[in-house]
Amino acid sequence: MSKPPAKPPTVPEDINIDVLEDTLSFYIRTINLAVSRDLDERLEGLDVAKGTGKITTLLLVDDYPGIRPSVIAHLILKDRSAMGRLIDQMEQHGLIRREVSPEDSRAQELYITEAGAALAVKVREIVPKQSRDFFFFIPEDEQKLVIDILRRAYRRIVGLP
Amino acid sequence: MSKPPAKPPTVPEDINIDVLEDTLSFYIRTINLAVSRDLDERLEGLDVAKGTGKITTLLLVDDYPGIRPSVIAHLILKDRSAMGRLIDQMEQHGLIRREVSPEDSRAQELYITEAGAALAVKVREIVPKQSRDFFFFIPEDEQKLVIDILRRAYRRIVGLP
DNA sequence: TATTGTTATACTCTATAACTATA
DNA sequence: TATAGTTATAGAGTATAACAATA
Repeated sequence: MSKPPAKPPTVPEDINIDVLEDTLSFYIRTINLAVSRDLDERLEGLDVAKGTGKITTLLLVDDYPGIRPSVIAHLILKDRSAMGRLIDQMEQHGLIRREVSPEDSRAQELYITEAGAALAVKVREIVPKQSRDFFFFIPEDEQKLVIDILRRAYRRIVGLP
Repeated sequence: MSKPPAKPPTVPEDINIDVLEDTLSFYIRTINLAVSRDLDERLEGLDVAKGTGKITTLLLVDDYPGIRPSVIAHLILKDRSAMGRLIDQMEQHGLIRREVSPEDSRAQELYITEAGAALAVKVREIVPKQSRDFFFFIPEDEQKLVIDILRRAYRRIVGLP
C-alpha cells in the first residue's frame, strides 16, 4: 500500500455514487485504502509498515510486558494463525521476543526488545501525526467527534467496556 | 474476509491502546477489517463479495452507461492495472461488458448486462442495510454526523467538489 | 474436551514496471 | 510525448483446516 490512485482523469463533477453516498461502510472501506497507503509511506523502512496490526502489537507489547498473543489477536481482529505470523515477523526483525508462560505452558508471553522499544518511541510520534496530517482538512472538533463515535464502535466490536 | 476474530479470550478490561486511543486512522483501519468481513458474509455467493471496488463499479456502470474504467479506478482508489483485473472478473461473471470507445480507440466504455442490473438491484438493498445493521449501536443522528464528515473526506481525497 | 499456538495451503489483493496502441 | 489499458511478477495479507501440546 503506497501507490497513489493515479492522476485525476476527467471525472464528471456531478458524479453520484448511488446508495453508497449515505453508507458508512463505504466511507470506512474506501478511506481505509487511502489512509493506509499514506501511512505506509510515512513508515517506509520502519519494520511496522504494511498491513494492520504490527503497530498495535508493538505498542501493546511495550506497554504490557508478558501480554499474550491471543489477547493482541483479539484486539486487532486477527485469528491466531495470522497473529503467529505477525509475531514471527516481528521477532525476526528483533522487535519482540517470545517466552513460554510459566503458568500455562501452552501459552506464550511477549516482551519488547531494546530495538522494539526504540521503534515504539518513533511510532508514537509518527502514527498520530500521520493521522492528523492526513485528515488535516477536518476541523479538530469534528475529528474529535468522529473519533469518539468510532472509539465506541471499536470497543463494542472487540468487547471492551 | 469472512472469519470472525476468534472468541474473546481473557482481555483485561482496563487495557489501553496507547496513542492509538485518539488516532482516527487506527479506528478507520481496524473497523474496516470488521465491517468488510461482515459485508463479505452478507454478500456470500453474490459475485461482488471480497475486496473493495466491485460494488462501486457495478453501481457506477449501471448508473452511467459507457463510463470509462479510469474514471471508476479513480473513484475507488485503484490503479489502472487493478481496475483492469476487476473488470476482467466482472466481465467473466457476466455482470458488465466492455466496448471500445468510438471517439478514442484507446479508451473503453463499460455497460451493464441484464445479470449485472439484476445484481445491482440486490446490492442497493443489501449494502446500505448491512452498514446500518453493523453499526446499529451508533444512534442515527451520530451516524449521520460521521457520514457527513467522512463524505467530505472521501470527496476531498478523490477530488470531487 | 477445550485451549494455545503452529503449520500448510490456496486465494486474493497490492505494488511495480514494462508493454501496446493510440492520440 | 502523453494517455488508456494490458500483462507479468513478486510480495503480503486472508481464510481454512488440520495439527501438537497442554490443560
